[in-house]
Amino acid sequence: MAVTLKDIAQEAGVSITTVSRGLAGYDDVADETRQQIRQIAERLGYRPNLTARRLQKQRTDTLGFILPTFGPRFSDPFFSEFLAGIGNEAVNHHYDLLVSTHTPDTPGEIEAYRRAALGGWVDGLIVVRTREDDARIRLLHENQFPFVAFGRCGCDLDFPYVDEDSEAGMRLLVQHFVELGHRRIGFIAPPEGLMFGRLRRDGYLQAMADNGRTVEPTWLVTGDLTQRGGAEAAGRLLIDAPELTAVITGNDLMAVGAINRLRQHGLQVGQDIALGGFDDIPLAAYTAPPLTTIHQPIYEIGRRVCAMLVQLVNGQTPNPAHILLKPTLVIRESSGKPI
Amino acid sequence: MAVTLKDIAQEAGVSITTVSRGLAGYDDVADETRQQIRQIAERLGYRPNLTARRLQKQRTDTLGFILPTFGPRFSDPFFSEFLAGIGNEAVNHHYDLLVSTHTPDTPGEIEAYRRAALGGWVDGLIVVRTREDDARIRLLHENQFPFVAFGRCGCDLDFPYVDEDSEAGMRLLVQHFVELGHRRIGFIAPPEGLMFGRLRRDGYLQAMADNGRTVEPTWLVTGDLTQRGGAEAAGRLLIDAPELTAVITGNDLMAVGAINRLRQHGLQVGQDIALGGFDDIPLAAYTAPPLTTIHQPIYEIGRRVCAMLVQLVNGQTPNPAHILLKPTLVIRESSGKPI
DNA sequence: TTGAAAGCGCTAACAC
DNA sequence: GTGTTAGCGCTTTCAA
Repeated sequence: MAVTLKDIAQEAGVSITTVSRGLAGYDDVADETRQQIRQIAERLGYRPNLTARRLQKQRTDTLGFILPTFGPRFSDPFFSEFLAGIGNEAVNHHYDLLVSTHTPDTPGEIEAYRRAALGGWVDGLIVVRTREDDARIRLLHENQFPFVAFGRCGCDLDFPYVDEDSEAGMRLLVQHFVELGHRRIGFIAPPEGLMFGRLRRDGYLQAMADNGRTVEPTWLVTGDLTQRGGAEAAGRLLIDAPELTAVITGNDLMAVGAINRLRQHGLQVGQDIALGGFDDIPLAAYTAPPLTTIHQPIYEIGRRVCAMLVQLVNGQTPNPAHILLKPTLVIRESSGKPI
Repeated sequence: MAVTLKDIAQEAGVSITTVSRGLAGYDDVADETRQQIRQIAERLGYRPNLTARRLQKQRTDTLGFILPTFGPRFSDPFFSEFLAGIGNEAVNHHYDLLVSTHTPDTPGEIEAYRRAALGGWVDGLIVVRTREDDARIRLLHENQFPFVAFGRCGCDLDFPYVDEDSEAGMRLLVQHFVELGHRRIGFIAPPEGLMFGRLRRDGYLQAMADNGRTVEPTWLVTGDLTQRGGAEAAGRLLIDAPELTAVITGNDLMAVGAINRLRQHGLQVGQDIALGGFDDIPLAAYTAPPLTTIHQPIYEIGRRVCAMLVQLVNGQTPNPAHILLKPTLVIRESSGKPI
């Protein structure tokens, strides 16, 4: 059995209260007593029972993060870095991280949020992959439960978030291609429903319009954000829109798949066709050719989201409560030379 | 404030106990009473306070996973899939996952394990990236705290684990290259200290010896498991061991970096030089050229590790307690044609 | 400077 | 069937 305050108290011949205060470093305990208590605690290998402490303090010192997973083969390089960001920041503030995995938009998922918010499961939640109409955010907002989102949402609720400026990113990317002389630029869009997908898609359309480029319906296809999805979508573009000289993908993972598919088709990416991604996952620098993309400081975003949440659960108001990061363009070889 | 049993009891005009039992579905509660209790609970949006329940039950229904992170830019595609595996399995058994990030071999890390094991933090722990001499495993073993490791360790303690058979994997890889006609095969080894690194390295040496190939000292270099590290190591091999016709890397991430470096050097991987990786990360199929590698079912490993741990914390003995998975060779283009 | 007592929200043994 | 009581391990008044 684990060592408790009681054990120490017995050993030291004092009350539990005294032990508690002695270890907590209160100054109303005699130095001598404290010394002794400390020693015994050390010798017995005492660790406070966190559950008990939590029940008493009415707080868990734990932050929650419900990871969206899609079937078995989930592997967004993105999330491990994000997780490292929040994890490291949480450790700095002495918070633990409770992670749960759920498939998006399932009863299990929303129930997990409900439990978390109403069952004293955690002190605050981190919400990622925000959706255009996000039931999770509505739930948390209604219950006034502390949370910070990575991403905005389509509803008009006010909540703290960190997000990258997708539209600005897309503008940079389109502009880059336009400057290289491209006129017919396709887009492999993220699936419907995801907020960042909509913003990136709108950003692309807007940037095209701003540059006086009309977008043919066949130029815009949808992929499921995976390599496979990117490859498939690129395949469709090859058939339905062979006139394209450049393609932008909604995320880097799809770009990786697209590169592959295009090469299979005998096209040299960066030469015969230009390609741009979005995210700048660590891998992007190592594809062949290396990927031109929009850099998103994902580790940093994780850190900041977590830092904001810590403030929130401590009763402070994060300031600013809305962070929109300006993305930067990373030019590598996949976008090729001017034509 | 959150709704408690007390609130429901008051509302229903019964005792807390009755409410507790009614909600738990005990059959010694009158149907009518139960109905009423259920209704009120529903109406009030009651969620049990997990902390209280945990304190009472003396178990947390939570599994711990301490993620090794190395500085800010941590992103092993590996871990997100592993995490998905344990996460999904944990959810199935109604366990939560407490994740903490720590830099390996730091005081903070071992303290996290100590807290976890001695402070009733979690019911069981998952240990990954086992080390040749692993203080974490020794600690948990000494305290008889339930844990399952992904990987073996160099000490002779008996503990449950799931591992891939690195040696078998390396044998497959070396054999493959030997059959293609290669004689001079280099190796980019994982850093010292990691158990899987040692096993893969030994596996390579053993397989080379078995095939009657002597390994020159310059053929074996070390990389830090990242793309960058793989690129650097490949650079060293290009200078110090230009006679190599094939190179094996200790993991796929380094292979990705190596491909890049070799191409910069004007070598066509899969043609001028053969390359093989280890892990079969999702990306491996999408590098240029696609990577020949050893497949590790990482999601599945996560699932099984978690399933074993669940058994363990429930007082059962996982059988078998030691799982050594036979890896499979995935031949893609990077290993090239027979020479 | 120390201890007794209450209570965090819940479960479970026992009595009625 | 239902209530009383005790207790999980800890913190925190309040008295002594």
